[in-house]
Amino acid sequence: MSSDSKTRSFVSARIVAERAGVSRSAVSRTFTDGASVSEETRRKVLDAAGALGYHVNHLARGLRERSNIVCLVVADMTTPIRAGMVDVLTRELQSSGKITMVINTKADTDSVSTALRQTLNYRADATVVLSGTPPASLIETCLANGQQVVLINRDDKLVGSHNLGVDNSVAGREAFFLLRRAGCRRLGLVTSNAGTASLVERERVFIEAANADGMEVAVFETGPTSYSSGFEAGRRAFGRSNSPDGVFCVTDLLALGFMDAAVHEFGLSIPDDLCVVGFDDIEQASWESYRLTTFSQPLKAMADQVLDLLLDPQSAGSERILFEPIPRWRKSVRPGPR
Amino acid sequence: MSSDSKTRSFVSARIVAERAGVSRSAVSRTFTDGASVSEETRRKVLDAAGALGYHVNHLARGLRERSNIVCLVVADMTTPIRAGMVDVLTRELQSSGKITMVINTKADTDSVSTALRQTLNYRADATVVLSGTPPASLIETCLANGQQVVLINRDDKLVGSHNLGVDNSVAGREAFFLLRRAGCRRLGLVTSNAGTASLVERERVFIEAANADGMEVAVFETGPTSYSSGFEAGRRAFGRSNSPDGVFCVTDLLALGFMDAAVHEFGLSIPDDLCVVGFDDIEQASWESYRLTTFSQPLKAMADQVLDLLLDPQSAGSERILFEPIPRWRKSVRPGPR
DNA sequence: TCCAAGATTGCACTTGTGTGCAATCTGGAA
DNA sequence: TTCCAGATTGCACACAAGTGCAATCTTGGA
Repeated sequence: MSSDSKTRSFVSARIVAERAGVSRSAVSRTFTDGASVSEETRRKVLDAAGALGYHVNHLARGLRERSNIVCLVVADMTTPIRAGMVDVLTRELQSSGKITMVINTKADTDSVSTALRQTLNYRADATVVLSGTPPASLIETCLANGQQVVLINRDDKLVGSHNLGVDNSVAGREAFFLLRRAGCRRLGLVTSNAGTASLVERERVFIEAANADGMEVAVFETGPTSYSSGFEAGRRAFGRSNSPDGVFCVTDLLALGFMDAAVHEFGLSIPDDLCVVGFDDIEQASWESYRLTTFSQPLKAMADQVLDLLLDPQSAGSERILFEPIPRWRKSVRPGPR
Repeated sequence: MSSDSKTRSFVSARIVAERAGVSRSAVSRTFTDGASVSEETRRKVLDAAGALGYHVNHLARGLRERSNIVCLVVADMTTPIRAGMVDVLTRELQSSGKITMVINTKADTDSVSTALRQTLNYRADATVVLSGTPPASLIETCLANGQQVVLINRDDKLVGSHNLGVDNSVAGREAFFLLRRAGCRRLGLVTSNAGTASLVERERVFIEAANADGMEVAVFETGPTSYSSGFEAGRRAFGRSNSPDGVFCVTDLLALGFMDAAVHEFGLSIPDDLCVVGFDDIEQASWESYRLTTFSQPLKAMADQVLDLLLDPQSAGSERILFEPIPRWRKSVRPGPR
């Protein structure tokens, strides 16, 4: 409040000590739980600290002990599902006294590697990877440095790292059953060119389930995992003969694009002419224009699990922790044959 | 790669120096641009560093010079416009060698204050506030500590801080002109209970413009800034006589909810029965089910401006920097009277 | 009044880095 | 061979914190 200082630099414990007329240790102890300080010096220190606007330097504190920094490596943050993940994680981490550094990167290996090195530079206690797949050697380096590594929905079996993910096979199978029950005869699969392990698994299981039942699946892949790729897929699907009457889109964004093409370009009505199943349960899937039947990723539970792992440092990782996707019945799939 | 160390702790320059058989200074200089090291020691150091997986500790580096940390204080990160801002900012900051700490907070003053203190604890060079309004005294503390403060779209005139924002009055006025040109006779305004200065200004200017032209405006406020508030507003607007035929929604999310209520609950057709103008130009506004006429916030330009401010430390702030919102003509407003 | 136990305090070291300064090394010219 | 300039190196300090240890101060009881 008092304008006695135009310091233009962070005030340190030394400055506070000088002003309070005590030793620097006293200042340190005042801000350390359980340290021995008399009530009087404590008050003097707090007064001086308040007047000067002192805040303990967590960076310096992190030199001796853990830094309490957790890095989040993520690409494509505007995607609703990613934004949701970042949101949950940052909030949960914060409530456990950790702070989040976000590294917004591309999904390719080089960018992720650079990101992971940054993570080490900032002495993060842990790194959570939401996008891309880091090279095994770099993960090893992180582990050797005592850093924990958590991979979310990147199902490569990488030694040492914790691997969380949603059970894609359940969703793929369930999607097929839903469409079969709705009496769909010509199945389609809409996917992206991302080639992520989770997406590939959803594709595979869906197609296998259909084949096992004697049905073919037409695959539409038109670009990245986005609304417009879905839209383009819809154009192609209905711009030819033998168009599908039941599709599984490996992502909600793709599904919404696909639905819009079907409805607005070709005048189809959902679920009468076409049934659609998505995956992710982004907020937009519940909007009145879509009411998409989809699967929800239990983000909160996954974030909680991440925290459990981080707070238990000797947990060695390497096993894969699977979460059940939660089906969200809405209106884009008929309950039975038309 | 070699498994000689189960250190479980970050490797420091001292360890590298020992292994390379040089002084710790040599290691430091190897990783400092322009420092004097012979080619031979440089190689020895790099070899040792590589083998041990050494990474310079940016935290310790930040003890002496600037930390290169920028804090982003944000609430409601899942909102598309916020996710977009965070995305642009993190990317731009990164490309200038800064790292972003995200503090995910509520928008109330207490939470923002706590967030700002964290910012000081981590010795961030700068804080960018996207949500909520911090108390003036705390901003002063930040400035006294030599930290820069940038407020985005929180138009309170707070001394010392940099204030960026989009020109809300232009948008409010323009929205009215669009609706008048479309021949709308019963105007509506859909807003939230957030009470943010930007939202309030958009409301005010829109209503003033209408009044100046002799038109009344029915105001609908049903909750927070969200899709469902917009939907609820739509329910109320059309569940009574004298319902509006042209509305300005202060946010795209509100607009999309409002449109969905009008279309799916009341069978209205847009833009024939109802014209809608939004604000933000989130991705969903361009989706085929909406094609919403709205105003785009020049996020990239704003992020660039933030960077300019941060890279020029003696810029004193306090003036307000306004950005023109960019109109996005789409299909939710008729080009002329019906 | 004196003594001892317990509470406070400050010194000095630690963490990992960058850098000024002085000492040493190198290489080329006389 | 000698000398000097320039390149390289290492010491020691600074940065901002936490903490073990010993010294000091309180306090209470005999």
